[in-house]
Amino acid sequence: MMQAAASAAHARLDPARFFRLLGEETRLRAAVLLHQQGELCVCELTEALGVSQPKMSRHLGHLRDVGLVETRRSGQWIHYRLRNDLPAWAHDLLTGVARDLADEPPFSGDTPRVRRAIARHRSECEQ
Amino acid sequence: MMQAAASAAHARLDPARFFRLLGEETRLRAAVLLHQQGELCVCELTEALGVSQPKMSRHLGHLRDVGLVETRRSGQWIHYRLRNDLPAWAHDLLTGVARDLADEPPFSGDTPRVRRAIARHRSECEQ
DNA sequence: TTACTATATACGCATATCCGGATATAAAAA
DNA sequence: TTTTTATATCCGGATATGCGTATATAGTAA
Repeated sequence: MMQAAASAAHARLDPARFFRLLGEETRLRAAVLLHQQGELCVCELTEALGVSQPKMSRHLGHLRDVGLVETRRSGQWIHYRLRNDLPAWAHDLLTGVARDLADEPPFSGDTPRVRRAIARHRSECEQ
Repeated sequence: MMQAAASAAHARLDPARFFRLLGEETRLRAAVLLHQQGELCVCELTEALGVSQPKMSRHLGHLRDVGLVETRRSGQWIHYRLRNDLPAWAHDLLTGVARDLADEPPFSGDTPRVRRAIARHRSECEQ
């Protein structure tokens, strides 16, 4: 366990595709939360956003296919985080997105929700 | 002539829709140019981006339907510009987008192209 | 009026995207 | 081993999106 994982990346990360990724609300909210929180497992995101598990997994898979996020397995959990080797424009845009949307619904409500999800998950799971 | 025009706005401007708008390259390049140049007519954008007239018009129509841009008719030309009453998050995001993409292709090449298109159009048309 | 220019829209079609539900995979626990 | 938990993926089907071509609309000029 604790293995870093690369991705297949079928689709290149150009600006238009980057914005198409952010053009679906579940992915957008997840991207903002990952920028805020650094690393989250699928179950924490699923609970914080109130979406079904297949839906969450599918959208995280899209983010990974385009190279926006990478994954790390730790036991039965898979942790997602933004890649730190993104192009400068993508890194800067993400920072702006997270800042400019932080106080807008539904993003403003996602932050406390993910904090509760993290607290509960990590206390129940001895990490 | 010189009449301000409002739009029907069938679709509300939420963050996900905003990013979906920017998720198509022609619209993204047009939005960046409008942010840079302030106001452009359809023929200037069409020439600068090298796309067909119906395609340019259709994509500008999408930007207008969602309320990102507004139009002003002046004779036979229709000038598009970003609305100045956008939500703060949309205004701030657009500023960041224009800044972070300015030096990336194809946006970096669009700037001189639109300048030439503006110069030619406005000299040929006595404005 | 007619002709010309600029812009918008309609049509038909191809492809992309999204969803819910079922199922597959993999690790952990019993 | 079996069971449970976490995550990923497959299957249909519905809807959205984008394109080229043709045409409509509106203003200008002759």
